[in-house]
Order: sequence, then C-alpha cells, then structure tokens
Amino acid sequence: MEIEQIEETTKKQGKELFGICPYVTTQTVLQGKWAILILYQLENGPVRFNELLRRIDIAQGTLSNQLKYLEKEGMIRRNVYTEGVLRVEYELTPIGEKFRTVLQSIEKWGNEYITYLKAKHL
Amino acid sequence: MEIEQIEETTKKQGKELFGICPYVTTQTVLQGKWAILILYQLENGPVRFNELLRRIDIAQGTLSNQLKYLEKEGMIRRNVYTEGVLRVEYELTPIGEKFRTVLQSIEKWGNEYITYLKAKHL
DNA sequence: CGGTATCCCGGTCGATACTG
DNA sequence: CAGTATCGACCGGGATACCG
Repeated sequence: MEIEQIEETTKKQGKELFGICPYVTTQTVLQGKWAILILYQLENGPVRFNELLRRIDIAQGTLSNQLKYLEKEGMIRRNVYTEGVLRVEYELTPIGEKFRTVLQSIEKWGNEYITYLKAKHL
Repeated sequence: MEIEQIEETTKKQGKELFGICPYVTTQTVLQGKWAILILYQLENGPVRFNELLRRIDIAQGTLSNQLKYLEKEGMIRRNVYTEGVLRVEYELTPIGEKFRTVLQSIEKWGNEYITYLKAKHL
C-alpha cells in the first residue's frame, strides 16, 4: 500500500497538499477570519498593535493569535522597540509583500462583487 | 445613539462591512475551507457532483454544503439534467467567472510561497 | 447519481480580566 | 503599550448511514 502516490492527478487535494498545490497552500495561510484584512492593513508599511486594534474591530486576543499565526507562516515580521515606551510594529516580510498582487486582485474583484450585490437587490 | 455611523474611517471593519469593504466581502465569500479549491475546479467549465468528489478529497456532506453556500452567494450555478440518468453540473456564474483573475494571482503567489517554504527548510 | 440527516469533535472567535 | 490567560459559545467540517 503505497500511500505516497499523491501526485496521481492532483487527487486527494486538501489532505496533505499543503506545500504542493498553490490553492490549498494559499487557503491554509488565509484560513484565519482576519488574515486578508490584516495583510491589507500592513500593505503600506509597519503598523503598531493598538493601531491595528483600532482599525479593525477585533478582539485583542484574536488579533494576537492571528498575528502570531501569520508570523509563523512567514507572512509578517514582528519588531520590538524598547526606546522609551514599548512599541511593537508588524510589517510584511518579502514573501508577504509579494502577496500584494493577490490583495489587489481581491480588491478589484471585491468591488465588482459589491456592485453585483447591489444590482441584485433592486 | 446612532449606530448607523459605520462609514467613519473604515473603522469597525468586519462587523458589518460585508458589501462595503472589498476585503471583508471577499473573505466572507471565501470563508469555507474548500471555496478556493472548488472555484478552481470549475474554472474550465461545468463539473458534476461526483467528479468534484473524486478530484477533491472532501466529505460528501461538506461538499454539498459548500456548493450550496457558493450558489447562495451567486458564485456558481447548479444545473440539473434529467434526460437518462440524473446529472447535476456546477458551473461559474458571470461574477464567478470574474473571480478567475483572483485565482490566477493566488496560483502565482502560492507557487512563490511554496518555493519560499522549500528554501526555508534547507 | 446526487444528495440528506445525524452526531460529534476540534478549533476559532469573542468577552473579560489580568500582567510586565 | 502590548500583550497573556481563561472560559464559553458557536459552528464548520468529517464520518457514517440513509434516501429519491
């Protein structure tokens, strides 16, 4: 029983295709409810913890978890500054920055979809 | 207390920004664990229920739910053919087809991320 | 073939309270 | 300021069995 025959025809997607199939992999990284929104907030440079908290309506613990997850996945970097008051900034890593193209297509499509929704309810 | 003041500065994201913010809206549509993968499978034309089941390693009930959700959101259409054996095909709607650009950017980035992962673990 | 109906489990998210 | 700890509720998703 060679279970290792994963590459059949891209069958068995989802089981262990993380790191193999680009779609499964991306969905895994984006699984958190806030991932897309957080990455969007960091699109234009570093943002502090409480600033994120203010911009997004999210529980503190949840934000902390999502940030840790995104950091673990290599999408964002956490920088601590201790001069004066404690300051922690989050920013995109190089691979995280490359995600901007996805964010842009999401923004474009999202707006088209919103237009579609409005037309639908008339 | 006018709770209706949502438009402040794009604050309160996530609460009820579905239909307003393109990122929140897109994430809502993609919230299902299999959404991206299903949309990808339908990218090149209609696919039958059991064919999807074969291509993706997913529980039948789960697939059924996700398809119903995507149909409700207007992303896919369900077509039933009763000539001969029962045949049900799922295909992208016009707004679903527009999602292809997002899928393409996801594929591209996903592959870059996979490359990043491999380099990381060496 | 193309689904429902259940049942259950694990995980996520949120609220609240507390901390270095 | 930037978190952690805890707890509870909710629910998405999987397995299994059954149905028109």
